[in-house]
Amino acid sequence: MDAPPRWLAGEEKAAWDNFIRMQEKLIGRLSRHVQSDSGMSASDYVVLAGLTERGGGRMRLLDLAKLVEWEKSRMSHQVTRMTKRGLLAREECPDDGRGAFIVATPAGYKAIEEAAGHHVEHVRRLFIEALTPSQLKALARISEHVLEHMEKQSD
Amino acid sequence: MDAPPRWLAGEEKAAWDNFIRMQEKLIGRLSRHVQSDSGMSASDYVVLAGLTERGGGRMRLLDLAKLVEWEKSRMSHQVTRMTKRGLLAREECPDDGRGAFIVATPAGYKAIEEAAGHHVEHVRRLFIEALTPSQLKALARISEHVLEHMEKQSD
DNA sequence: ACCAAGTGGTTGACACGTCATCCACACTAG
DNA sequence: CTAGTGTGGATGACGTGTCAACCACTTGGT
Repeated sequence: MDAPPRWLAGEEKAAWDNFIRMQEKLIGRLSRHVQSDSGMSASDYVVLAGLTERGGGRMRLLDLAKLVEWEKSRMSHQVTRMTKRGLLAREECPDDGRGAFIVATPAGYKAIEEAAGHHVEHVRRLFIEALTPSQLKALARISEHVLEHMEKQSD
Repeated sequence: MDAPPRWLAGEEKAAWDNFIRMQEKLIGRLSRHVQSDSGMSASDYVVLAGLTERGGGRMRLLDLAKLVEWEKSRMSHQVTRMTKRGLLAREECPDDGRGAFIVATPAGYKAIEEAAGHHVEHVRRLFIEALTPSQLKALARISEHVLEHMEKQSD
């Protein structure tokens, strides 16, 4: 017979439930804010931020996907949509006939530059300000632990 | 002239970045697990878990939506899809001509009962086990703080 | 030179979430 | 009773994410 599952209870359940509720509400609010004060989706924001801040505004599609930890097909779809909206453009890659460079258009630059300021303010207001410096530090370490723990496991 | 945005840096940036990365990876893995070992989506799981554990298997649509903190239209769509898959059924409400009761079918009960055990194991393996009891406690309190802080603000 | 395998990227089908709109019924004031 | 307002819920359009299949090009072995 199977061992019965050990349900979460007490402090474990409290930690899990609170974490899940918090994370959902926080992410939800932030993405609605990005949407309403810049007209971009949260995905648009992530892509443009990665491409311009860390990729110099021009990157190969798979590199960009790895940078923001997305699947390649998700990135490809997203780039297609953003291209239609004029935020990005595709360029051919001379070195590799299969490849494509993704570049931020002037409109794309303008969009994140305008959006980034608002976004950081919301992050401050909803998240940073809720916590003391030592709580922030604790959360940083806790998140790191969970990340490292997950990376040890294959699935 | 506008005040320049105060970018995140140091411990603030570390906390935010780590938190975001952790939360995305964790949620992503968990939902893929639910999908692959029960055939249900993460949304199916949430709905069935709420309905059966806290609603006795039979609830009004809006009550169910409030219970899991979803918008009514999201819930309505989800119920439609789950009804097609045989996990839920709609029943008319005698007291209120507009209303609808949502009930879990036998197949629905079977599905969460089977899925719940796996799910709690994954939560343990990926999350609980990564942290010490005192870290869990800290995270519970931190999440609570953020939640309370957000509830004070209107948007 | 050639073929197999790998890599970079696209595509289509489908499930999901959001927003705005709409509809039927309920409740209240007059 | 009836007009207006509120509430429970459904719906359609649209943007987004995932999976599996696919295609074109490159690379490495023989």
